Amino acid sequence: MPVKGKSKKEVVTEFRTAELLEAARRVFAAKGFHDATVDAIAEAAGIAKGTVYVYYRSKSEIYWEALRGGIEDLAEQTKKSVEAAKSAEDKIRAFISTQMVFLEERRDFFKIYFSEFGNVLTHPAQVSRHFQELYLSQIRLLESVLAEAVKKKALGKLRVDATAYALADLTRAMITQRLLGWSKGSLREDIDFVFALIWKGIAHR
Amino acid sequence: MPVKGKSKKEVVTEFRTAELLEAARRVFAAKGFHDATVDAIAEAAGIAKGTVYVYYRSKSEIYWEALRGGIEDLAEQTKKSVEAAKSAEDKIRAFISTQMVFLEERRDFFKIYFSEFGNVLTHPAQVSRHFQELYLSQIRLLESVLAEAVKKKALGKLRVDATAYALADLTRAMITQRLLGWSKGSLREDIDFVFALIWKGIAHR
Amino acid sequence: MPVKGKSKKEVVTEFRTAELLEAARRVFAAKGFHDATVDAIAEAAGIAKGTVYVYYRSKSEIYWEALRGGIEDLAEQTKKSVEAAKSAEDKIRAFISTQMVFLEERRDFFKIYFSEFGNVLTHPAQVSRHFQELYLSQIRLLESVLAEAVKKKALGKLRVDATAYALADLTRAMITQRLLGWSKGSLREDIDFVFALIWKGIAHR
Amino acid sequence: MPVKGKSKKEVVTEFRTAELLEAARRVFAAKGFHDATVDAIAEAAGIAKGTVYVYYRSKSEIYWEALRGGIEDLAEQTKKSVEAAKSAEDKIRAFISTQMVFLEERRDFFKIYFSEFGNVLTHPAQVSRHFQELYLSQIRLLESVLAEAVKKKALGKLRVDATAYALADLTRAMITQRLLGWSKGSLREDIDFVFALIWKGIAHR
DNA sequence: TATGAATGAGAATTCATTCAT
DNA sequence: TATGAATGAATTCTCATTCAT
Repeated sequence: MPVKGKSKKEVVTEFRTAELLEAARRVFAAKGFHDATVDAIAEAAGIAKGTVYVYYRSKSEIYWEALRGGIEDLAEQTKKSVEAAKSAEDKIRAFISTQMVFLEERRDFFKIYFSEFGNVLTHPAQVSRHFQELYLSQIRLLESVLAEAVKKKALGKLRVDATAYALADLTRAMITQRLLGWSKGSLREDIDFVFALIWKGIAHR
Repeated sequence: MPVKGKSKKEVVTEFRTAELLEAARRVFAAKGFHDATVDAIAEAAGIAKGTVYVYYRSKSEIYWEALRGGIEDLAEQTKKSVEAAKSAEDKIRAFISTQMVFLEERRDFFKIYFSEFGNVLTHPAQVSRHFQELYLSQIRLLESVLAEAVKKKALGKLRVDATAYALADLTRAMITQRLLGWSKGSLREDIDFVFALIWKGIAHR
Repeated sequence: MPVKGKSKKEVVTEFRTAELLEAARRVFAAKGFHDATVDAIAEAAGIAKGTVYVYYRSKSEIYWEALRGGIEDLAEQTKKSVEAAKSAEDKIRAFISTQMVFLEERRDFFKIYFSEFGNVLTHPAQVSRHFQELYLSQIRLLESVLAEAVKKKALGKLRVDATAYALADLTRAMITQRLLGWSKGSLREDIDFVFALIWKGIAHR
Repeated sequence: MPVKGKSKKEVVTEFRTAELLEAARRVFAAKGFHDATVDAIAEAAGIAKGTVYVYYRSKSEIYWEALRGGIEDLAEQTKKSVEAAKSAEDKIRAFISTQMVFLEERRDFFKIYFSEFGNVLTHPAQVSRHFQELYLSQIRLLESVLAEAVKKKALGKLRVDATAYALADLTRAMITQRLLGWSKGSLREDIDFVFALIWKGIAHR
């Protein structure tokens, strides 16, 4: 009888859902939301279709959970490494490199994450609501870094919000190019490229 | 009796397809490819469902035509204004502003265009094949501008390919932010912002 | 103004319908009733789809006319040559050989004719009503030949009706085998084969 | 716990498919392939439309299975009784009577079977491929009987192939006449009629 | 008469979700 | 909890027929 922590049932549930979510990511990444069938996800997870509904209410819910889990991990790691860095320069570099390294390793998640951006304009409701919030929290992290730097005169006056978006977008775009095999640089070079472009782009003078 | 140009029939057909495509853009922009039904497109175009199939063989074909027409217009206008500009600086500014103005005016098209980027990683085949080619032709246009500038020492040495992607991505990202109402700047300010970021980012020193 | 015979209009109509029917036979023979589209028939006849409906009320009507015309020709020729023959033996041989020669030359018609037999059991209504009557008139012709021969003691007592069916069926079956390339005999040999089988099968002793 | 044989699931599946196939035969027999809807088949089987697709991939597959099952049963019974008979005469009689009795009892199957012959000329591909093979195996059975009889001088020289076709065709034609109510004879008389016609038709002298 | 664009009824098929075991 | 058979709503596409020109 567990004193604290999870009961056996909870542990099993957690294990099942983690496995299911990972399988779902594989399928969603390969097929996209619509072309991924619940059947395929169940098979990928090694369980029966009906079992999927024991853990999740709908296909959308699985999708969102698969997405959310990844985004939260990403946000957490990014936040941690950005906070660990001292200077604005280091914080920005930390943001870029943490995201690129993280997503390079979790390609299935990134494919879903990236494809969801495409839906932001067409499906502004549903899933995207939460998705936007999580995305915007990343933006706010960057904004605070930038605002702080401006305040400390480490950076000149600049549009904090637009710069934050630009930084996040460029980072994401670079990962995409890498996944598509369109980048000719190494991971290090690509990180440096994004950093240099932004840093020079916003530096004094 | 038309001496040159189109027969009456062709004019009607052209009119119908243009109207149909415009209606399709509205529906695809609002719903995305999968959630847009042929029924809804027909209704938006004010014709019967069966009539849609008189002009197009399948829903996919409509989608692709709606996309292609817009991309080609965009590419043409962009090319024209980039070529009309003299200096590298002006050419880059022309690229950014032409795209932003064009897409600001054709929001429905942009929504489809943008959402298609989301499929590049998950559906690398089908529609995306052509889509990628048209996209890459934009990139090549930028690359040649940049390469020329580097050759003429207007710009220092830089990763021409990565810079071209960055420029295209930042422009697109800025339009998205504007469409979402996330940008606080005017159109002019946003164009300037993107230009300045890139230009300073890649300038000598 | 034509005094007797057809007006110009009627001549044109007759020409058009004959051509249309021949085209229809080609298409129906190649595709079967359901898979033959009115579009394909019109195209084969070199006219527009709408024009088809100037001459016929429906696809079924075309089908039936294409069938009827052929059956009537067949019946007429068969009747003529059977009546021209003197003895029962010659009449039967005339029946077999006239049908085989006729159908060997009008394969498209035969394919439709033959396929319609397949519908006799499943679609006992519609087209088949008339079809059956025309078919049965062939049978009656044979029955009268056989009955006459029995009466004249040229043949012994036999089931006139069943024999007539058997004769018609065997003839038809032989043509089918020839069309499928399954027969190893010449046309002459095949005619002789059918005749011999039946004749010996029903002869005295 | 079933030691050997089928699991409960398999039994249910087998029962469902048998029921479904029987319902399909009823509908196909009444309407023909094209006019039979999956909806109608489902309703006849007392299940929902979607359930049909749990067991079969397509309407065509159901059709072919409904056909194949019957043909195989027919072929098996025919083969068994032909082989059980000693003399050529008895074997031929066994062929005729087995088929007539079998098909008299399974009218729905026979209607489909018979109508498929009509497609042999117009749709030589698809289903017909297999269909032809199964049909030809019947023919080969007869050919071997006839060839054997010729070898043993029980029959004079004759075209074995053409005779086999004739025998199969006459048998089938007689069943059709009976189903249409066109035959005036009893089942026994009709069997005798077909046998006598053929036997005398091919006998020595 | 001739045309062919427009129509819409109809059919096959898919798949998320439910539910009895 | 786990299963997978059953369901039926939803969707795409076809094509005979109509009708304005």
